[in-house]
Amino acid sequence: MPLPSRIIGHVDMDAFFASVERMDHPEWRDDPIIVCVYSGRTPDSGVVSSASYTARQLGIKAGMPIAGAQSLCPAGHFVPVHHERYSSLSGDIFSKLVGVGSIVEVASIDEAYVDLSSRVHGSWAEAEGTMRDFQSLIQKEFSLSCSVGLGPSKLVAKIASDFKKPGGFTSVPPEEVPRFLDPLPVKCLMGVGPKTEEELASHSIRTVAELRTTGLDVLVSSFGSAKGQHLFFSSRGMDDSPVIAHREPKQHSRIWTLAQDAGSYDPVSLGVYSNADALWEESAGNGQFFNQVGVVGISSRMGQSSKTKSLSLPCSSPEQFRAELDELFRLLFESADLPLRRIGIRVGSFSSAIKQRRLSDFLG
DNA sequence: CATCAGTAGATCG
DNA sequence: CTTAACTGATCTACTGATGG
Repeated sequence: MPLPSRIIGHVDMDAFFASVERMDHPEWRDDPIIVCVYSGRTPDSGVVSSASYTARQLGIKAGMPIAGAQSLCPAGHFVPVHHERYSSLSGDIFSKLVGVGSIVEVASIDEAYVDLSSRVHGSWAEAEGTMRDFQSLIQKEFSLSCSVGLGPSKLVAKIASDFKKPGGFTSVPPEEVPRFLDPLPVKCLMGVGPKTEEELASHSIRTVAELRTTGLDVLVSSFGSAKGQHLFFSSRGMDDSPVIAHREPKQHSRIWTLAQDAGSYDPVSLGVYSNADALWEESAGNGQFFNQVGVVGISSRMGQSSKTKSLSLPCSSPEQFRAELDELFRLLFESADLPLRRIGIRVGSFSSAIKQRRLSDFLG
């Protein structure tokens, strides 16, 4: 007997950062607001992190250079990100989701999934009512709008929440999944970005329907086994990944833009140390002892290179961490395309919970 | 072939 | 008139080596 179909909700805050800035600057009304990550290299170098809908109408999108956004919208309000502010609001908002369903997964600062199946006993009507109530609650209590999607899987729920924005509400019960997905562009699928979209287009695959009628063998031979299968099943709306309450990150990293391009390690080592200390706090400081250390560099011509080292024992002190980074950066500067414009550090391969407890007990 | 180490590539906001 | 502008964080696929 097949498992009963699940009912998953996906909540996506609309233009979250820009909406928060608008709330914090009521005099801006519906003026275009562009929230930016300033790299500090020049007064306006950096990229757009979030754009209000009036700014989006002018062609401004997340990820584009600030200079480009300024030329599209010279009169917009350009503000730096206030991450603490968004993060604390995000926590307040999504904690209200707990209680709506049995499990809540905060997927990012502005997105969360909720598994409603058991709470509504499989009733779509009840699930829809519950999520509409949640949507109004967020609007009322936070003056922020969100879009909501409902589907039998996380995959469909996420696409549904993106179907109509801002303030959208889209419910796709199991029997409507093919009709809903078929006309959509392949770009709507998770994991399909510009590169995959272009590769699919070269096979004349532009919609989910076209993807769905493509053989598994064709997809695997163009995209490899893992990605090919993922595309095959995604086009059918098939996704049995569970809503997970707490996902442990597999790695932590810091990457930053240098004030000046670097042709050697020495001029940037102090910056590495201060980022290393912050990353040490974020990982080992929270009991996540790491067995892998990596560094990365992005050259002034945007080429990327990296070095990684696996440790036989977890890194046990910030001093050792600095020393490992020194070693890796020396190697990187010998092999990379110089000079470097941006550099970064990364830790990963965290020890298991049991090892963590033993090691942290040992270290006091 | 299952796993690991190291690297580049891709995605998302 | 056309072009270029360009962060920060995370995850995953691919490749080659190694051991059962």
